[in-house]
Amino acid sequence: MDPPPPSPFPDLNLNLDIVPFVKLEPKEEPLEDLPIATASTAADAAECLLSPEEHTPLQKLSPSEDALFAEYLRLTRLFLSSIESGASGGAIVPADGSSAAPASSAIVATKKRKARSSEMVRVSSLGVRDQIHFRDLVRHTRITFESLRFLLLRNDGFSEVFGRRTRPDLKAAALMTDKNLWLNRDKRIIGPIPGVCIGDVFFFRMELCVLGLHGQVQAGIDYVPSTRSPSGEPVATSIIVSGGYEDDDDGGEELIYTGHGGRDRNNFRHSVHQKLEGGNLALEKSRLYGIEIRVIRGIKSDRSPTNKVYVYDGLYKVVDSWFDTGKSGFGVFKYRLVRIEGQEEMGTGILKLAGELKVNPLIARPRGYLSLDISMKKEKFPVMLFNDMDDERDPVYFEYLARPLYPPSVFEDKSLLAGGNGCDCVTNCSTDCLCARLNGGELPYDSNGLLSRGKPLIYECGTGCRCPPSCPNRVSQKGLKHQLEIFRSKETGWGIRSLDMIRAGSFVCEYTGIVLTKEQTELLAMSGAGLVWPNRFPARWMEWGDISDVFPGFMQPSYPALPELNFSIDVSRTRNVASYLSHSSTPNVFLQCVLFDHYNTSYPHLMIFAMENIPPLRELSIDYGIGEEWVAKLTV
DNA sequence: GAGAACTCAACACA
DNA sequence: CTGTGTTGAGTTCT
Repeated sequence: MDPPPPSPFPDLNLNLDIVPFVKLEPKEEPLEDLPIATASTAADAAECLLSPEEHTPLQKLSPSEDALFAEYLRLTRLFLSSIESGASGGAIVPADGSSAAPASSAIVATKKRKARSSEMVRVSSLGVRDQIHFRDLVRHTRITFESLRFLLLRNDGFSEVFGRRTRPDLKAAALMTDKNLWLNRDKRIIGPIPGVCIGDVFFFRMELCVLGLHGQVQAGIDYVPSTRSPSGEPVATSIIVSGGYEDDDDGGEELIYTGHGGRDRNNFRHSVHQKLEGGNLALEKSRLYGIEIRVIRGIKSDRSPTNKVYVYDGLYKVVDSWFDTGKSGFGVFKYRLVRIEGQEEMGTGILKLAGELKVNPLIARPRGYLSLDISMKKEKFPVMLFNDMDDERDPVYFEYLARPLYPPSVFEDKSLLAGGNGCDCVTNCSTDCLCARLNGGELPYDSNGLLSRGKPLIYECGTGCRCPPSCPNRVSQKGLKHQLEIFRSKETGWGIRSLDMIRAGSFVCEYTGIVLTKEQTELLAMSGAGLVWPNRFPARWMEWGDISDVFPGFMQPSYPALPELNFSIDVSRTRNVASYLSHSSTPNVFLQCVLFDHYNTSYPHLMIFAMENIPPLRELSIDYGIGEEWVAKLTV
């Protein structure tokens, strides 16, 4: 047997090199210390919340946008002799229709497959650089799987090839097998899978197979069979606890697991005695040698396409096993598993806490909430402010801005709007409407409002369109879909996280602030104000929907074209939740440019979308494009 | 190579 | 029209 690993649990989790982007200081000295929340009961906690008056920003913005920009223009005039206010870049050209969908002839599956290897390994003590590498690899693989699934689910061309009643998840996995894109097939990993964090969430059994987290399509116990184990004895590697067996008993840190077998097909009840073979024997051997087992729990979730979510809960050890008579009267094998100490908090525990926080935050966490909505009802969901570390509270000192403030000139050039109006669809838009054509002949979102794939620019139906607000091509313009929370953390200063699970491809929030023209930017950059430059964000949208690993001919969309962005956003005076996003080079959200209210391509809305399934209470992070030397400096 | 395996999504129905 | 139950096609692994 392998010796126990020196350090099976990496210290870092979540986003691996997460660092703060900019430390945004309030304009003036903070108000004298308000009581920091130290309550132990919900009633006390309510006392610690800041009153509406205390939310009042130190620097109130003038109520009128015009007045605000008059101020900026006045400043600008002092320095510049002439002002070119945001002239447009490029008119809208009609769709060329040449979308990069792969030819159906390319998807002839070959039947040659590489079997799983029998080499057993443990991966321990990865360096930070390796962790980043594997996290990236896992994310890339998941995006490929999910993007393929998307295509197979909705694209008619694919349906014709595969028949109507296909299983997109299985097909996606099969296509990836052919290209040898499954992870960890060349070895059988005992213990943690590099790049998979405790608390990660998955929606498909097949996804677990593709990542090597659990290799069985249906069976709950995955193991290295005796014929392939060096010692000649089977060894269990992972189990899925989904409450499928009537004799299961799951208490979280400790659980009673029922062996597999003994049931009729598609029948809940046991009908024959279980045998000590296969996974059952493997669990027994794992107990004997004290080998750790990955535990994945399947629980209900209405944010999942299958109403079910698989959560990786970390490593457990089998401490006890016995043969018992089950509730049906037939013999079953029972295993008591106990969670190994020193690991990150259980993913299912976090899911439960997040659910309680949504219902009553002050009871679930009596200490630390400063505000239950810093947006003061400007957002569809309250944006809570949480700090249980120190007495910082700057987010309440800024006027909350749910929408970006554009210079009036952005709206001036009406000719930019193709045809003068939007689409004429009376009901929901389809692929032949004007707005779909603007997007290259396809609607950018699916029926659940998930972004199909990243593009340089996306045209949502807007003010000039006749379609109803329920049109599937109106997504990011409708505002938040998840309950977000700004929180204080040791690593990143302020950060944001969600109380809801965020599905990959979901809209998260917009990046707002005062939008400055190129000239205004040059002027204000000198003053060191908190400016955000959209053109510095790396084009991470390219990763979302990328299936070039499977279809080498797949081209990144280059349409609709986006000109170079010369504007900046001033977040030093007013801002929204997005300005608290942390930086990471293994981010979980990305920037996607969107147009809907004006069609000035030089000033798109900066929309944030999720690029992986983000569990509740995990910090959101984006790639701001700051160089490695910056990262090094900030992490010191 | 057969058969087991704690699925998934379309369809039907309330 | 939304939720829930039923059914059969569809994989990998041993």
